[in-house]
Amino acid sequence: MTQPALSTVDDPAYWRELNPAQRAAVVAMDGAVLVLAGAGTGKTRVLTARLVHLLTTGKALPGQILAVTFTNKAAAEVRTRISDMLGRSVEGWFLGTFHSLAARLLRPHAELVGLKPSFTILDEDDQLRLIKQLCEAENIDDKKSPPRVILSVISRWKDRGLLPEDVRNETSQLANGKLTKLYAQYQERLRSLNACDFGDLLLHQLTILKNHPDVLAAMHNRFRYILVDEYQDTNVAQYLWLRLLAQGHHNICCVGDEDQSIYGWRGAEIGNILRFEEDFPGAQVIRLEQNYRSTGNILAAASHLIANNRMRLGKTLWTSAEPGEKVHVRTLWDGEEEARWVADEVEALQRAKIPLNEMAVMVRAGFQTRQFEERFITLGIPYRVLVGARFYERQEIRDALAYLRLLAAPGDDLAFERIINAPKRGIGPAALQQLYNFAREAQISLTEATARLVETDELKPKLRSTLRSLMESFVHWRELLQTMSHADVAQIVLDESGYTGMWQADKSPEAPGRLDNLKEFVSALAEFDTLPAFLEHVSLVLEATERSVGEQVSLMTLHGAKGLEFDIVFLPGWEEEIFPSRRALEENGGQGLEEERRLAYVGITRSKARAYISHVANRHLHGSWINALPSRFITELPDEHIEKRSTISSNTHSSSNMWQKEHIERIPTLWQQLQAGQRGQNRLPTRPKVTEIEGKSYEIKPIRAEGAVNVGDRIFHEKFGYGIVKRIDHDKLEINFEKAGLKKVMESFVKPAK
DNA sequence: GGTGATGAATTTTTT
DNA sequence: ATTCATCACC
Repeated sequence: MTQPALSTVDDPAYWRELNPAQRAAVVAMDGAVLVLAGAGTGKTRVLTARLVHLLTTGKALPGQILAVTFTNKAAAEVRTRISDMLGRSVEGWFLGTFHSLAARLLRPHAELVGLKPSFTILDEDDQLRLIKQLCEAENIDDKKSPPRVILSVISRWKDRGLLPEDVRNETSQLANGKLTKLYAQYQERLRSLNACDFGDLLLHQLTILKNHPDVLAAMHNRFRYILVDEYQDTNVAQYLWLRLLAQGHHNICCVGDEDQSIYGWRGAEIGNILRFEEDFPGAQVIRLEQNYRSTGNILAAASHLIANNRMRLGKTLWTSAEPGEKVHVRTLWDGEEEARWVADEVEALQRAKIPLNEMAVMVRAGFQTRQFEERFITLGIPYRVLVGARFYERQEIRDALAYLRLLAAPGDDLAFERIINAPKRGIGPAALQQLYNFAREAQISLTEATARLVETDELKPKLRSTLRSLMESFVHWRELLQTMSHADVAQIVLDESGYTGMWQADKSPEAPGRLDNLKEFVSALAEFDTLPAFLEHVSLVLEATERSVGEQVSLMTLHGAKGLEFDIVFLPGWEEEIFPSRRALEENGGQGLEEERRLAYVGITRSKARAYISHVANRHLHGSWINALPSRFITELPDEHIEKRSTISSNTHSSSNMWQKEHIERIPTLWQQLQAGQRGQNRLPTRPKVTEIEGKSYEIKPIRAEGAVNVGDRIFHEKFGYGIVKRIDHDKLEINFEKAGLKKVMESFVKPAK
């Protein structure tokens, strides 16, 4: 690759720090380019350098660039890194997620697909409610055809860019063979609600670009350079969209790694990346193969594992780092022992001055985090769970959102349904049905229908007065909107509607957290100029603000781990049926297995210095014990790069202790190598205060003095809820929880019940 | 319409 | 084991 003049002229920083392959990926600006970026090969660095290069060489103005990512987090990262590099922020370009860009480009042309530019974007709850209604109307047995399944079939169709007329020949027995009809009805309902689901955002784009050459031409005119991140995760609709857009200037650069394609079950089409050279003839393929993250043994183990996959383009990752430790493979008796072992290792590593933030436990499925959480709680090891329910998906946030949606758009029937009986107002399915019937008859919204009905005497008196006052409240709140900030109005709505009160009265352990979330919701609202702007932001963007609270071990699913890295990674639960997951195999056979293997690959490649893989002989699953076999992925790991240990064989005690000891003593050395000038002083991590457990802060007025907890006290624990203190042993309390039963927990994790 | 009992399901989840 | 949804009953 010849170097561009630029590099020799002023040798910018973004160029200097690139290796030859990365440079090649940066300068290959014209035509189609596929950058195969293996794990830890500096993908983001290349991506941002490419964009900076485009801008600084004057190849493109910001407005001529379309840069697409999958997550808001990725988009935000690119945005900040580029402003850091340029020393200013870039305005007017199209950098964002597929969905936010599609929405942004769709609004001005919404009429072309029968929508108003103010269309709303539905969440999954809303979608499901719609499907349920349609199923009911069609007398479809929701036992044989669960709405969830129907929705997922429709969503997969949309992922593949298929409209109702494209699936007319579908022969599924689901929904009495009425699936296609249901899909068409669903789309009709969305249109009448002036709404889109996520899939529609792209589907409508496709419809418009295919049928309106003028719009397509305008897009071509606008976007000279297209850059796509995580290409292996694109679905067919996204691929078709990109292909249409790229027909203009043919400058499309896709960055991805087929070995990290782990969202097939969600419609991602690994074929897109595998087929790139056929789809874009004459495409350049550039491989980034130098790994800067992991030590040799870890990288080798991962590479050997993934080599078992057939659906791949193939890369040969290498590193100039030392071989480092072998991957630790551990056999344990059962899940409890596994959790104890992981937690003990964590403590040992912590004593060896390794920050908890550099350790992560990655599991196949969410429920597997529980046993680790319990163990961490018992030992007082601070931890956080990544990717719990995302912020905007939480019940209280959706409810609050529905209030605001109804406030902004009285015709939002889905929002109406959601909040009409939250808090409980005595308006159940029957009453709702009555409103619904009336609305249908008159072809009006539920809000409108309710407003009219309360003027008649068709409703039961009690119902009538309830509804009347609620409708009046809404009118009143809408008036407030004229004079007050929307954040203040939101607070008033939540309070006056009784919604806040509902959670204040709730005694369940989650209630305080929900109230916190509501507070956060209102303050997030304050950052937006208009209510509609906020609503769009929420449906497409809003995520839990990640508050890193001091030193914590991270617990997450393997899916949630993508893109992250840690010095130390624990990969427990490598057992057949669990990982690879039985369902993945049942439902998707060989392809499912390969995706599971990619997941394993993602897991191992997250670790920089040390990886632990474990499996147990006996797994307590769904209430019964099963004899678990080691995952086939363990047998696929090359012997020369792993170190196997088992506690099941004889003299377990001495051998396991010795093993731990010799390794613990080696860590500081390894650690110091790793640290070499990067991080500041090592300091002992401090335990979190009661006020900041799990990223949530509590306004505990007086934190009780040490030893203030007495046997018999009623306390509150973030995880287990309320309970009575039974025994005190130094800083460990034995508590009989109302819901969770008898547990031992650290004193610092509880606070007195109010 | 709210409550408690019964029964089935039970991965992953960037927007 | 636990959760979640539905059904029967108050």
